Amino acid sequence: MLSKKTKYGIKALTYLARLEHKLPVQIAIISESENISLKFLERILLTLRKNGILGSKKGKGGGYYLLKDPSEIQMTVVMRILEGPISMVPCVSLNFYEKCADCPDENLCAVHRLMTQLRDSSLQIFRNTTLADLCGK
Amino acid sequence: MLSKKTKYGIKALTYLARLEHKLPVQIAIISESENISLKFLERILLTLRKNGILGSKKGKGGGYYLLKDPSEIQMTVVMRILEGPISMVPCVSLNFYEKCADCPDENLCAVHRLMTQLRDSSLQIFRNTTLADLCGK
DNA sequence: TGCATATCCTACTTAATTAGTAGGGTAATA
DNA sequence: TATTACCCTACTAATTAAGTAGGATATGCA
Repeated sequence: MLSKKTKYGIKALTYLARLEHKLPVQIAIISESENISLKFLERILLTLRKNGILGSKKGKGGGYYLLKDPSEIQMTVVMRILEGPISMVPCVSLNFYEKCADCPDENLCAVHRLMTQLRDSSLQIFRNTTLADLCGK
Repeated sequence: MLSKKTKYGIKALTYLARLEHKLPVQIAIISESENISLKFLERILLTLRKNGILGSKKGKGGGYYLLKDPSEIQMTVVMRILEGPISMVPCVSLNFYEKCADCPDENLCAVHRLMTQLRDSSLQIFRNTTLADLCGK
């Protein structure tokens, strides 16, 4: 299952991407508009900022804003930040590889084979989809 | 992440699929060969039996065996039994659809769009892959 | 018939993760 | 200097995952 964290994160990003302007938007505005718990969203936006997706401004007139154009934001990046590894098992992960303790030979492992295929197709989708793609009507 | 339950289930199925014969195999044999906790595997095989993938025989000479030819066992079926819905969000699920409480319009929802694509490609892989495909060298 | 074998089944337990919440700290602006 | 709004840590409740315990039930064989 997709975590709420990722779900809310993507929704918040598309909210910002759909705006005409690039001015900072307060967490409370996004939270209300997208029906997301304010404090939870606060944490999510913070991690997106720490990972270079969002910028922020404090004080009056402050808020969050996209650092790049929506068409420059690949979903691979967003998914890895919010949801973690793309692959469903560590022994198939490109960025977080880890050998299975119980498996003597990956090349013979059915799970490994199936999950490799799945990772490749997921990766292709996430790579070919940008935030802009998800915003169009 | 893929659950251990699913991982072990697939491994056990391929173990059976790779055998020449179709005789019942004891849980303990599979458990030892694939490095899976016996009692945990017991439960997994039981659910596979209840869902029509495996047959079983009690008493001496008993055990589990495949009910169909490996080439007849689609991974969609196995995944749904062991892991649950293929899609990562209920609002995209074909078999377990559920509307999101927070989302006013699915057609405008970025998460919905992205997850629909992902579901389609996952489904294609699982449908086109049988147990036999995962056993070949 | 009765014993050994091996699945069947329910109910626990433990650990990890998820989805938040609480509450104050810090920086910017007017 | 007061207000606004993000920054940050720590805590908590609920759920799920992963595995255990222990006995019931059915089968085959001597």
